[in-house]
Amino acid sequence: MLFHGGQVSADEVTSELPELPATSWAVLGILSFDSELSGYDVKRWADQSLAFFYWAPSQSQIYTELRRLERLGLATSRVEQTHAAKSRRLYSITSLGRRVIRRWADEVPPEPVVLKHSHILRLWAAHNGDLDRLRASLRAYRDQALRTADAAEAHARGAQRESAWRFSGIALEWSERFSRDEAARIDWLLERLDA
Amino acid sequence: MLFHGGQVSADEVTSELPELPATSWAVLGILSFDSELSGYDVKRWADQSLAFFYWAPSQSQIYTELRRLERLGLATSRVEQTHAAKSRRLYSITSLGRRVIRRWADEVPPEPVVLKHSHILRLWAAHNGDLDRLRASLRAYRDQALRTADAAEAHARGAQRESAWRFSGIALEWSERFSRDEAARIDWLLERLDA
DNA sequence: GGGAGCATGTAACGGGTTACATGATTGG
DNA sequence: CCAATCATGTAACCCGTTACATGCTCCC
Repeated sequence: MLFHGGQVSADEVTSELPELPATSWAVLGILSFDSELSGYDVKRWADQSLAFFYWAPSQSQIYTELRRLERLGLATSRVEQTHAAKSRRLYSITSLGRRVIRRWADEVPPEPVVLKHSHILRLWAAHNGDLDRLRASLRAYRDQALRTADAAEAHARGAQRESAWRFSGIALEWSERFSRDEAARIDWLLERLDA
Repeated sequence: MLFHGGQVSADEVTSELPELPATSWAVLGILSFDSELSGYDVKRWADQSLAFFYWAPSQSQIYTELRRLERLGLATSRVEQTHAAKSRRLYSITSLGRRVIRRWADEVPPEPVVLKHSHILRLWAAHNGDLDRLRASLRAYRDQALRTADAAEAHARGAQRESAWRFSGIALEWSERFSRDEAARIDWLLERLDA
């Protein structure tokens, strides 16, 4: 067994990385931005950054992943002790976790990009439905994409201030562009449908 | 029970649509392009069109969906009888299936678009890894996106010839654009990383 | 003869979701 | 005081995947 929570020899570290589902890496990634975080915090982070280019895991899943990471020794937790009950379990990445995420970043080839575009699915099958409704639906989607772009832009500005978030800021800039391109592509599509 | 494979009254048809997973609708959509198809055919179709903007369900899943559609009365099947054994089950959409997919197209709001961009996830967490490796990985992805664009373009040209595929052709044109935009966005990203 | 493609199916597994349940704290 | 937010956790469920198994047909 590789990750048993105790000391890990250099040999073990250089051998194999654990095979983890994408969500695990994403959550470990959030923890890698330093600072202790509760499951609740992780959820908020995910909704405000990950969600733009990856996806937002459900609340229950996040707690599951945090427990998994701790079991593997990639994270530790302590219970915050304030005055009363208000239990809040704070997780942080371990040094093993840091080594492992570094190897993940450098060595594990990225999985294929997943796109499930329900609007294009409907366009593709548009011979079954009403074209005007489709157009209206596409226009609504375009407007929504622009709002998403604005949200990403706002978050990107927030990240800009701290140089530690440099890359996460750039990822959010990318997300903004993605959404604007997406909106422009819908405009193109609407014109194309009239031709 | 709404869909029991027998006669369905007008009242039942106007009441509720069955709640089906996205894959069901996608497979029913493939069947809606007329013609009888085997599970194997459906899989090829999915790989060559759906995969560009949605995703390619696994072979086993497709057979499962076809059985489900038949159970619900949205499709029927017959076994093709050639000389010898070589059994091949051909599915086709029923008139109930046509009515139901029409209502799906017109009435069921599209689910949110799913994007799981593993490359941006890595960028976002790039403080954990080596920047040059990331750049190389991004360049490889950009080249791959351009190849995908070429493939979509080729399929789009194929669809153009049959006016029945008009919308599926446009969906493929959209896919081509998507991939070219994606490549351009990666180029922007590479420059942005140098700044 | 043998490999590639055609064709279908089962079984195990797990990742992730929804729904439910509970309770503390804070602010209007 | 009540609603919203903070905070965590369990249980049921199922979609979809991988792996495995089988056998035909066509063509070199």
